[in-house]
Amino acid sequence: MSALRDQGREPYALTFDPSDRMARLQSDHADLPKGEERDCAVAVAGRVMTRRVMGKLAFFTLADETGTIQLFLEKAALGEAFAQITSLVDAGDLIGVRGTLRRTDRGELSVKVAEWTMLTKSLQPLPDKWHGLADVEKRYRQRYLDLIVTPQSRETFRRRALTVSAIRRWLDEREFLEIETPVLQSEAGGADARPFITHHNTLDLPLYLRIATELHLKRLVVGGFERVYELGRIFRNEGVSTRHNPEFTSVEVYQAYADYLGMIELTESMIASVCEQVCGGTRLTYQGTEIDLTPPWRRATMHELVEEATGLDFTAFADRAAAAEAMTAKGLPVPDKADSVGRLLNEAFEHAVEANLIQPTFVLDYPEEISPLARKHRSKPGLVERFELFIVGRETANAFSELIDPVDQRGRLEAQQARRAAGDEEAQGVDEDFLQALEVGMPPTGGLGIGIDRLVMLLTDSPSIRDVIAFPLLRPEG
RNA sequence: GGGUCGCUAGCUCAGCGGUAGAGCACUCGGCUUUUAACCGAUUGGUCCUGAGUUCGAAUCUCAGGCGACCCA
Repeated sequence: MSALRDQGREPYALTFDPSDRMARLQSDHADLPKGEERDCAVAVAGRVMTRRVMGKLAFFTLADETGTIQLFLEKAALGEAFAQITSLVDAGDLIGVRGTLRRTDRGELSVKVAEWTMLTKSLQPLPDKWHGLADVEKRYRQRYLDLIVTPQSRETFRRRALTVSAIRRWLDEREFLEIETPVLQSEAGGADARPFITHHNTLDLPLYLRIATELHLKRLVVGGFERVYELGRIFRNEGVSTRHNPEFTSVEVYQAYADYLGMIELTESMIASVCEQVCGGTRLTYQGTEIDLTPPWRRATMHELVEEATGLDFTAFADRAAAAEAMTAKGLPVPDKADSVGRLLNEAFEHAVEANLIQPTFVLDYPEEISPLARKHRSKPGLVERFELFIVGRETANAFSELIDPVDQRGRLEAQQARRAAGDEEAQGVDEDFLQALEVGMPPTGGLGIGIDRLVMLLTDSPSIRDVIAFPLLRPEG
């Protein structure tokens, strides 16, 4: 640093005006033959990744967001500046150079440098140039370093951005309006999950961070917005795993006059389109398994899938005891908290089916008691018009024909409240204002929620949700 | 919440009861076609923390911290 200043060079520049970015430069001059020069003036800026200095000649690799290009540095051409750049510039520094193009004898397109500027001096050494950052903890805690040295990581977050914008574009093109709803709520509803609690000082008011966008978006449908969505952050006060981060991103979509079957079409079409834009096709590989997202996807009811996997026909059980006995006989766990045939069906599904739904599968017709916001099935008593989409064994989307009957909805939420009073911390409470909105009259509506993080995991072949969240939640270091 | 594994130089790792090591990076010297450049030299440590066992602990034991994976 002081050596830099001694030589009249400022370690932190104000600006630099690059004429080109690396990827473009590489493709624009792909035709330049080995050993030849092209007399066009270029200026590039980036981070020095590697240095190869050999006396009177040196090669640096300079990286920008788009790619890399080699710098060709000759003492004969640079004079005094050659000694400066080779002694003052380390791997990790950001520099700008001007010069002309030359493809070296070994075929590497290079900028033959005429002058250079220090843009930012790095005070920390870069991680090992060959091994990169292998320690996953460091990759998460110091994501900036991970992004510098792990091209795969950069590609993941680029694809995440593409995914989010492709979803917005898809919905916007179909006249869905994105409307933002509160993150801070005095009643956290719309999902079965424990909320984060916070506090408003001047109002002296306890508040919860939202666990879903559902109830507010439905109020907007009551208000006359027939196609609405919100893509944003959700907070759930639960454990951390390869599939769960306490804050994550969802998109919820509501379409008036549609039902859950319509939402199947919408889901399939939107995800296939997004996949094409992000991955260039509807077939992809996830952790070594071929996944085909080409529509149409398999549709099967929860009952069918459970019967297929276990041989148990849950429509045949008269009461919980009968279902429990049959499950025990098959070696399936029967938890006490699953206090109805429907909840046991769900247990059997989670235990015996979920993990095996590798190719995209719409699971239809859920038990009413685990779906307090979904409309009763038009023809199957005890069930609701709901589907969840599973891909690679993971729940990726959840949709209903929305429950719009305020009397039915009140009964369902009161049942939830009773469970919460009995100790189920994930059960929902009664949102009186939401019920009042339903009394005003909500059109028949199809609703859909998609977990963006899990979708991005799929589209980026990432094994952990932390790989697709730039700064995942970690405990403070020790 | 339970189990398994990991934590040693800036990075990647070895060492597993007897003086704390290597490669890369850094610093210095040499080198005009390298691309993990090469050759030589120097430098660099709270071996995650604490307690215990021992003549002696990075190493063995216990407790704790942080993380990864699996299970619930």
